[in-house]
Amino acid sequence: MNDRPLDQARTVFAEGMGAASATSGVLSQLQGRIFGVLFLADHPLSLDDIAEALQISKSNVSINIRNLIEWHLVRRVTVRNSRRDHYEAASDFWRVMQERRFRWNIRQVIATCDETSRTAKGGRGTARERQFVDRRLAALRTFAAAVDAGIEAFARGEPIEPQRMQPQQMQSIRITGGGKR
Amino acid sequence: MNDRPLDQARTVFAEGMGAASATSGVLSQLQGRIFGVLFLADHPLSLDDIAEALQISKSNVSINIRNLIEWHLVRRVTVRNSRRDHYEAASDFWRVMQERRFRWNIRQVIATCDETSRTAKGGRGTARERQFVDRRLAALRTFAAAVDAGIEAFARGEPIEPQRMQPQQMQSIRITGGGKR
DNA sequence: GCGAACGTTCAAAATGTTCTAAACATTCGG
DNA sequence: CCGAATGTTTAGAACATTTTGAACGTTCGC
Repeated sequence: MNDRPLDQARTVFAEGMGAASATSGVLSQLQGRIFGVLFLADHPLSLDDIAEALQISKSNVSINIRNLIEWHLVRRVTVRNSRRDHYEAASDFWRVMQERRFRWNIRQVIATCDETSRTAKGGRGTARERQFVDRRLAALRTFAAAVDAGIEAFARGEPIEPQRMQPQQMQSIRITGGGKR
Repeated sequence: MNDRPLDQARTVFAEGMGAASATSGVLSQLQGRIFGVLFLADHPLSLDDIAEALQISKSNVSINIRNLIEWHLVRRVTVRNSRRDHYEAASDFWRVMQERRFRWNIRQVIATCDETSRTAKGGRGTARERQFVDRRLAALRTFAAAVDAGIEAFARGEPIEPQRMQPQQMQSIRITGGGKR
């Protein structure tokens, strides 16, 4: 034990994952670092182990590890002869990707398109105006649905047929860029 | 003009996009709302138009629209008979997806794996320890590279062959979950 | 060149997030 | 039951981000 290059590598990794996580929108920097520590640990670690490794308070680990568990990136495990909770990083990312939460953002976009369409119904604007809004909403919805389906298939390891995505359909609604005032 | 249901729909949409953006990691809530306003506008809007629509200061729009332009989600256009800059939302999301910046996060993970591997070289830990770290890093790197390639292919509308992803490879390095102390 | 119309930058206030130590709650061996 | 060991909550401090009006610089019609 006490291997400098290996420990140094673990630090590099934890910091790198922290940096990547900070801009991911899913994990905070600290959550990324916690994951980094766990991912390169060859046995489950306790809250105190993690706090020690990252030089932060135990309560901070307690709060932040929750989100990692919610995302199924970390799981709580029990260790013989220890009353402490221990944690280990998930390594089957394909399964993590299949989790509903992963696609929550995209579904939010789809839901917004649907709600907006419903709200727009009954508007007495010009037919042209109505049509424009309807087309835009439909286009965004189609795109988001394709991404959602793509992730689904990807996570399952299934092939993705591009013709279902219809990327060219978007072009027809490019706005004309007309005159204001 | 002045169509209640349509205007209401635009508000619903802007707020929805704001909510979705807030947790995206890519855009802030306000940036999402700005995009929402532009996406359902059938002509380019000026800074003041946007500020008015969202009831925020013009400087705030100026600062935040920059990020939307960087992501190619909004472009600046000129409008005849107006000295003001005007902006319109992009609607060809497939092209937006192909932009390098979209995959920046994933590349960061790959780079971290590589850097960590380099750092770990020369460690004098047990062969078992070394092997564990090497395998974990390789597994994460493979996954991230597959996602990156998948996005690339998806954005181009090309089919994605699942066998290149090898999801099952990850299983072999599931950690044993052994005893500590 | 002048002045009005713009977009951008700036400094400060408002707001939101993260972090910690201490208090609290819970579990378990005895 | 008791007390030690442990996870969780909390209140407030430290820190970061967002927002704004004002100041600034630039452009363009005249």
